[in-house]
Amino acid sequence: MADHPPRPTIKTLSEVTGFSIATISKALNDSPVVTQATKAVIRQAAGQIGYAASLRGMSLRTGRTYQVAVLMPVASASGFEWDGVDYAQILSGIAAGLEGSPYRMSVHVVRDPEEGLATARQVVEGHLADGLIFSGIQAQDARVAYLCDAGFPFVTLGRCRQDLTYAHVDVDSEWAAWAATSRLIAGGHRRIALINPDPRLSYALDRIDGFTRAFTQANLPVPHDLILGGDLSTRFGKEAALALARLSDPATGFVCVNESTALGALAGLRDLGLNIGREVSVIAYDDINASAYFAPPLTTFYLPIEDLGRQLGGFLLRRLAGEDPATLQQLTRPDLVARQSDRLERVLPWEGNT
Amino acid sequence: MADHPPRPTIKTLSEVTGFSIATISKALNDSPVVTQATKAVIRQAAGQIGYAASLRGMSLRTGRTYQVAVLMPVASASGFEWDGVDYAQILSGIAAGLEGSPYRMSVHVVRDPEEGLATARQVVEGHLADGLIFSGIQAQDARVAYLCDAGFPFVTLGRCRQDLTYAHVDVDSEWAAWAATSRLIAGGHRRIALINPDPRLSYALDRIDGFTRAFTQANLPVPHDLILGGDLSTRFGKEAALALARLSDPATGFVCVNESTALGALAGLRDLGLNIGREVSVIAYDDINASAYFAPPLTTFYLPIEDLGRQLGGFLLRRLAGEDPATLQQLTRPDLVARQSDRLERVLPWEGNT
DNA sequence: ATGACGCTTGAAATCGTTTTTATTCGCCGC
DNA sequence: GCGGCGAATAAAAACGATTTCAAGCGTCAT
Repeated sequence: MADHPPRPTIKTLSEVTGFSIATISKALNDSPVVTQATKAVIRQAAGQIGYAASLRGMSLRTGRTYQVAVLMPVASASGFEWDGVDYAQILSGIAAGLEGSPYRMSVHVVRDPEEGLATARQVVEGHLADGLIFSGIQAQDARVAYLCDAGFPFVTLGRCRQDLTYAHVDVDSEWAAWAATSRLIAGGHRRIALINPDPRLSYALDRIDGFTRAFTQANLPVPHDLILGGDLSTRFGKEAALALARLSDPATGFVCVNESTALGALAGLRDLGLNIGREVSVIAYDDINASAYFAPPLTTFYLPIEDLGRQLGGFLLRRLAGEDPATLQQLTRPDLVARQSDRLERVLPWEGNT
Repeated sequence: MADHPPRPTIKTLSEVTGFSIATISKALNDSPVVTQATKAVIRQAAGQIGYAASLRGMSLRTGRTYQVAVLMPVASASGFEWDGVDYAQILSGIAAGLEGSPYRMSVHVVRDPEEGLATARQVVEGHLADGLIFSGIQAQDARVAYLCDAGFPFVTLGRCRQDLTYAHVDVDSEWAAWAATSRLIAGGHRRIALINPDPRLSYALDRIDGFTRAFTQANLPVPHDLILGGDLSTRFGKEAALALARLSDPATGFVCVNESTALGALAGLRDLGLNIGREVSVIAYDDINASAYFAPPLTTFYLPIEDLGRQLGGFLLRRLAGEDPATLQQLTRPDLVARQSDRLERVLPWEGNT
C-alpha cells in the first residue's frame, strides 16, 4: 500500500500563489472580476501543483452533483433471452457525448417504467444527479410528465405522445416501418406481419402507423390481424413467426422490430421448412450487424445506436447549460442495408435520399 | 414547474427534536454514546419529516463518495460488430448486488486496458468512487497491480496470473475448454480448433491450458496450429472458421469463445457448404441463449453472467466493509447445454457434477 | 482637498455532514 | 461538603469549494 501525498486543495493553491481562496476560485471559474494577469498566474500554479477542484466541495456548495443519471432498462421476465438491445453501446455513446465536460455517468437499473418513475423521483428529490437520460418511452409516459412538471433537465431516447416540450432523440420508426412494408408490398407480398414491441411503447404505435400508411398508399387493405406485440426476445420472435405462418391465410412477409426477434422469426420459419428469401421475407432493425451472419443474412435498417447515445449526452449537456428543450429535438432515419432475407432486387424511389 | 419544499437537513431535525445536530448525527449512526430513548425519539422524528442524510454533506466530511465505479469495456476497432458480451446484464447484476446499500453505480467507458488504467488512476486519485469493478483481466494486469499497490478496494471479473491477493469472481475457463475439447475428442474429432480471445487476456491462456490438457489426457498430439486469437466479433469468428476449415488438414471441431464468434463460425462453415453437427462440430459459451436459435442450435456452456455481476457487487460491498480479499474469491463452472451443433449423444463422465 | 467611483482582491459566511472536544449534571466516596 | 467521575448532550471545528459583501486603492470630478 503506497501512501499518496494529500491532494492539493484550493487552500494549498492559495498558499502557493499568495492570493486568497476567493480569488483563486473566481480565477479558475473565469470570473470577469479578476484580472487576466492574476488568472494566468493562478492557472499556471494550478497546473504546476496538479490542482483539480474537489467535486465533493463544489457539490456541497453549489448543489450540483456533476453527475448524469441514466435509467437502464433490463428485461425482467424474459429470463435472459437476448433482447437485441445493446445498451452498452448506448452508454458508450452517452459517455462519448459527455466527454470533455465534468459530468460523470451513473447508471440505475430499472425493470419497468413504474420502477423508472420511482427512480426518477429519487434522483430528483435526492438531488442524486443534475440530469437524467432514459429510453423505452411510452405513448403516455409518466416519467416524462413528472420530469417536465418538476422542471428537471432530461433527455429521452424516443418521444411520447403527450403534448409536452422536452429534449429528445428518436428514430423515425414510422418511416422505417413504412419503408419496410412498402418494400415487401413492392416485392409482391400482401400478407405482411408486423412483429412489434409492447404496444404501450410509443414507437410501437409509430410502427403501426407506418405499416398502415404503406398499405393505404398502395390501396390495399391493412392486415390488422398480422400485428403482434410482445417483448423483444428471440423467443417471442420465434413464437410470433410460427403463429403467423401457420394461419390459414398465412403471413409471407415479416417486418421485425429488431435483430433478436428477427433471429427468432428466422428460426421459426426454418422449422416450418420455409425457404426464407424466396417463399417468405424478413426485414428488421439492426444495430450490431449480427444480422449479416444469420441464415440467410438479414435485410435490415441500420440504426447508429452509438451515435444516438452521443446525441443524448450532447443534448443533456446543452440542456444543463440552460438551452431551450424545444431546440433539442432530433429525428434520425435509419439506412436500409439490403441483404438476402427478402427477394427484392430493384431500387425503390425512397432509397438513396436519407 | 412545481416548487419542492426544501429538503429537511440535520438542522431541521435538530430544531424539531430539540437535540443538537451532533446528537442527531450520532443517534442516526447508532453510536453507543447516545441513549436508546433519544435514539428512538430522533429516529421517529426523522421518519416523520422524511429526513434522509445528504450524500453531499456526508461525502465532503467523510471523504467517502458512496459510489462504486465500473469500468465498462467497449469494443474499439471492431466497428460495431456484435461482440457477444451483454455488459448490460453484468451491470444489472452488479446493481442487484449493491441493492440495499447506500452505494450507487457509476460507469466509466474504456476502450482498452491502458485507458482502463488511466481511468482507475483518476478514480483513485480523484476519490471519484470508493471501490472499483472491472473485467477483461490480462495475464499481466497493470490495473490489478496498481490497485493492489494503492490499497484501493476492487473486485475483478477474471483473474490475472500475477501473485497478488485481491477479490475476484471468475469462470473456470480451463475446465470449460477442457470439457468442450474432451467432448469433441470423444465424438471422434482429432483436428479441433480453439477460437480464442486476445491472447493477452488471462482466460485466453486458461482456455489454452484446458484445450491442451484434453489432448494430453487422451494421449493425442496438441494441434497448436489450430489455436487462433482475435477480438470477440462475429466477423473474427467467421474469418477464423473459414481459414481453419480450408487448411489442407482442416479443422472439424470448433471450440468457440462465445456466442458471437460461434455465430460467425457457423456462417463461415455454412458458406463452405459443410453440414454442421455432422461433418463439423461447434461448441461455445452462451449467456443470452441466442445460440438456441442459431442454425443449427448451438451446444454451449451456459454462463450465468447476471449472477456473476451480483457476486461482483456483493464482494465489493464486503471488501468495502473491510473484509479480507483472500476470502472474496470465487470460481464458477458453467453448465453444458447440449444442442445440435455437435454430434455427441452419450453422457460424459464429468457431466452432472457441477 | 475630498468624496465618489471603478477595479481588484480579501474576509467571512455558507452548503450538510462527522468528529473531536467541551459542558452540564447527578451521584458517589471520603 | 467538595472533588471527581461517568453519562449524556452540546458546541465547535473541520471537510473544500462558491458567493456575498467589505475593503483597499488609485483616479477623477467637484
